[in-house]
Amino acid sequence: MLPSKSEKSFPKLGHDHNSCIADALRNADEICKSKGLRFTALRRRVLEIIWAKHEPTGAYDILEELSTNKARAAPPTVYRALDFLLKHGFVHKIESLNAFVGCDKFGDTHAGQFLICEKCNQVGELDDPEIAALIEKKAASIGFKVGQPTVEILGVCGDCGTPADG
Amino acid sequence: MLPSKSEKSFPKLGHDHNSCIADALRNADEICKSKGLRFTALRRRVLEIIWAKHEPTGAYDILEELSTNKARAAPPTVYRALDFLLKHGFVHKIESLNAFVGCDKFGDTHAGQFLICEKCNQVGELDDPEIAALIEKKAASIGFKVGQPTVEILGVCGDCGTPADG
DNA sequence: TGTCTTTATGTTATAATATAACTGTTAGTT
DNA sequence: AACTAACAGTTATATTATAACATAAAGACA
Repeated sequence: MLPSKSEKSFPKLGHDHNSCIADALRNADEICKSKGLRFTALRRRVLEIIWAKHEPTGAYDILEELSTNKARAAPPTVYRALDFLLKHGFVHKIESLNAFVGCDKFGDTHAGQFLICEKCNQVGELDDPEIAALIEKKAASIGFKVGQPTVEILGVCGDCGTPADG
Repeated sequence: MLPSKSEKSFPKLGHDHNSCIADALRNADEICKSKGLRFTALRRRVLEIIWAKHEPTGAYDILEELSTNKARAAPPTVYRALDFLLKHGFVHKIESLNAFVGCDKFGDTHAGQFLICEKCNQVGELDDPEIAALIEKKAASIGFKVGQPTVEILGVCGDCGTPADG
């Protein structure tokens, strides 16, 4: 279970806290409709659970949340829904936390850059093209072709103050 | 267990394949001596195992390798050695693979940028200051203070050819 | 040297994360 | 309705990681 310190207002970089859940679900609905993807009740519910908290959510936390409605769900139920959501760019996996966050760059299977506050656990998504371009350039200079970049920056958000290691 | 395709020559970006194991061990020896750290036989052996392969090694692979000498070792044995090696900058953890690689920027607890070839599994370390600076600048622009950046770029190295998704 | 203290390692058990393989169910198609 | 393909349920297990306590080895110092 991830530590949850909840409710602090880490700037969501464009996300409007009050409407982003609704936005995310509506957009996912639309995108799936336009692409002929099946946005089933389960997938929708998992996306909703991920968006409900504004910090990365572990698969087993999602599972637990799911299980309050339905009878006890099993891991594959969640992982399969996550596979779908990841594949179509509705969520990202934060590798360094083994947890998942909603993505508001709807339906675009990009690789974001994530700022993870080690105090409030909230995550902001940068998606800065300059960073991506520089990484690509530097990699190319030694013959490496970038596929899927994982950029996860642990640190301290503006609301939480100075960087800390304790 | 990580897939192992071994023996391809992904450029190691400054590592000389023939001497880097010896170099790494010797340097770790020296640094530990100068800092008063205890570079025990176990820690030395784990570092050696990690350097033996030029690709990220999972904790349980290390464990298995260890167990060929000593009687069956248990996970904490390896994880504690890894904690030490990570803490003092002798190895890095590749979060996206849950695996560990040796670091040749000896004794400096920096956060590198890793290029991971999805074909041969070899990892090159960039440690490019421009990338680090740009990330820091962009993060700062929204009030975020960078602590520990994790930059892991999945892609295809020069030796392995064009980017692939299969 | 012996004993004290600290640090490291061994050991057992279990937690947390993730997937394989097979079964049943539902939605879309004919 | 019968067929098909995609989805979800279920059981079992693999993989990664840590907690908690026992033992041993190393360094400090009377």
